[in-house]
Amino acid sequence: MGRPEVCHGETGLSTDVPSRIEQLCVDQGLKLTGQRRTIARVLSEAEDHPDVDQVYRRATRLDPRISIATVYRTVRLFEEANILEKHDFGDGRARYEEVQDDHHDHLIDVKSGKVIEFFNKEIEAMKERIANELGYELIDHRLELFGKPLGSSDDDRSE
Amino acid sequence: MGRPEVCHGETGLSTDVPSRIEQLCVDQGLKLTGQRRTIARVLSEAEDHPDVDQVYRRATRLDPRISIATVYRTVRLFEEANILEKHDFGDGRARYEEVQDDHHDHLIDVKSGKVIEFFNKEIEAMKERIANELGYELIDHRLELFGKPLGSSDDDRSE
DNA sequence: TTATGTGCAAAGAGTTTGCCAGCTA
DNA sequence: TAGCTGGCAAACTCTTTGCACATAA
Repeated sequence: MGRPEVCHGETGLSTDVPSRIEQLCVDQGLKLTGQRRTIARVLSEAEDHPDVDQVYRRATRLDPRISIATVYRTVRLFEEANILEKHDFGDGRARYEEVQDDHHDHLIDVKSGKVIEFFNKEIEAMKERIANELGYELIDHRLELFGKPLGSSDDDRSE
Repeated sequence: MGRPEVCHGETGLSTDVPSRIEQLCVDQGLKLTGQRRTIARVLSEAEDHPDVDQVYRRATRLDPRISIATVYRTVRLFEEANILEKHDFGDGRARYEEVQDDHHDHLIDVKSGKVIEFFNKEIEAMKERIANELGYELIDHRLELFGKPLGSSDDDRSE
């Protein structure tokens, strides 16, 4: 597994094993440039739903020669290759997440901006059923809940 | 849509009876300028979910002296006054709809762009329950289904 | 080597805002 | 009349793109 590779320094990201997204790129025959590799890793290791600017900042930390335009282009490429999922949580910018096998919806904590993923079998079935009843084949769907923590009284911006 | 009513010139919009939104403005003590009146009527009589540009075009048809900036300002004012609801159907611009007593969700026909409103009691209850189970008080939510008409066998190249 | 990718800066789309004239209450 | 409102254009944010150079395969 351990192919020799150039490490870019004190990053905290692994550099010796291809990230899952890198592997997907290879599988799909995408040219793997240094920039794409870096962006792929940032995204593969992200536990949140970063926007382009966050991806850009994390990526330039690993390789300062990456431009924001490349991040936009790469993120779109990955989205079209079905590697990334694009979200819009209502704050005016796109947020990205690695496509997972399991579908899930999101609850956005309006106090902190934190995004919580959840899955509910019944609600999924209901989406399908409603679409069908209206005469449609469901091809995509999104459910977003916006909530504030139970028992929180004041405002408090944490991120 | 087409109830018999006095019309102002070649517009098709009634001008003698205050629109529902106009009434709401009065109720909330908003200053009713000519522009706001016109925009209110356009929105009150809209059966779709127009974006700012559509509102602007419809409004200038009634009064050419309205500027796009005023439409943006008015639409935001109405939104803050809880008269309008802002939607984002994923096409990159905000769309507006008069706030109704009944909440509803949307199904977007990806072939035609048509937006269908629906309401499902169970799914509403479930949203609330899920938020609570995650420790949140639900303060907003949106559910959007994207579908193509059943039986439309054409290629799914609609957007 | 050659098709593709990248950086940079400029361009675009949608939306907001500063300033002063104009209009509503 | 007093103060909020609206027109205009400039500014802003997010995103895309043209062009010349760099690079993966």
